[in-house]
Amino acid sequence: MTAEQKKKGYLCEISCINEGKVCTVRNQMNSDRTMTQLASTFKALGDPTRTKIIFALSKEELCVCDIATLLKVSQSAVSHQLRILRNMELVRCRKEGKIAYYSLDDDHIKALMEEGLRHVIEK
Amino acid sequence: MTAEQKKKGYLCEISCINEGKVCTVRNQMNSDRTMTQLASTFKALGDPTRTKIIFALSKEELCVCDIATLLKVSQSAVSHQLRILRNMELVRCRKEGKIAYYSLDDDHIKALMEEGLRHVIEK
DNA sequence: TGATTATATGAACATACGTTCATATAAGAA
DNA sequence: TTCTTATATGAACGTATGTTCATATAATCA
Repeated sequence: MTAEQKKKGYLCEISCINEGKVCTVRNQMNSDRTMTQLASTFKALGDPTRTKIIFALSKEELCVCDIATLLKVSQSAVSHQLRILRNMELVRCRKEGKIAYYSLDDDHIKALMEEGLRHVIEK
Repeated sequence: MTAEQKKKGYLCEISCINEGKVCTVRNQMNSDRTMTQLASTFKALGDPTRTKIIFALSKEELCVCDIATLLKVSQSAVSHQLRILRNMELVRCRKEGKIAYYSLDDDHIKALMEEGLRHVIEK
């Protein structure tokens, strides 16, 4: 491999300074699939509208228009974001006539919010 | 306000079904600034490369090229992502000669990772 | 000194994202 | 049935994001 290729950052040329530590971590690392799902979960929480929706639902079960009122966001925007949260299984939906009531899907979500808030408030 | 304006979703026309609950949540809601910072924190964790970096650093202090080797990602990509994590105060940097060692900035980050992993693994 | 090594960063690119707008669906009221 | 209300969703739009490439900086080595 030439110096030119090296300069271009070919992956196999990256040197590793602390091989032991890298090995240790590699053995503890979860599957790529798990880590990607974890990233997706954080990403789903990583938009201000969705963060507020999750926070709100950690306090009360609410319908779409309640959330829209609370957050001062359009019904459509809320609905789109709820779909993302539903697909990620962060929230669940209960229909009562034409009204859709949303709540958190499991307790880890609330715990995540609380841990995250503690971090932010401490800074 | 006309039916036409209503149809267009003007914010002030959004009806609220459970006013009491909305009030309750509003009183508990953190400031917009805090919620936005919380969203930014989750967002920073919400990319597969960064998630893996944070996980790795929760196990060992590592330098840039160690991380690049571990994740099979270019040095440049790692460096860019580390800057984002540094700016968010999720990781800190310690220089030893020309080598930059990174570690988690505080314990909440590790707790977030663990809580998130528990959620993902349970699903 | 000049070469090498570890890291940082700006520009460019393709892709992904969040909102709005228009409209669809479906339940309830008149 | 027709009108209204609550929600869902596709398309379009501008913006943001993550990587690569090229290069800069700064420490160490020969």
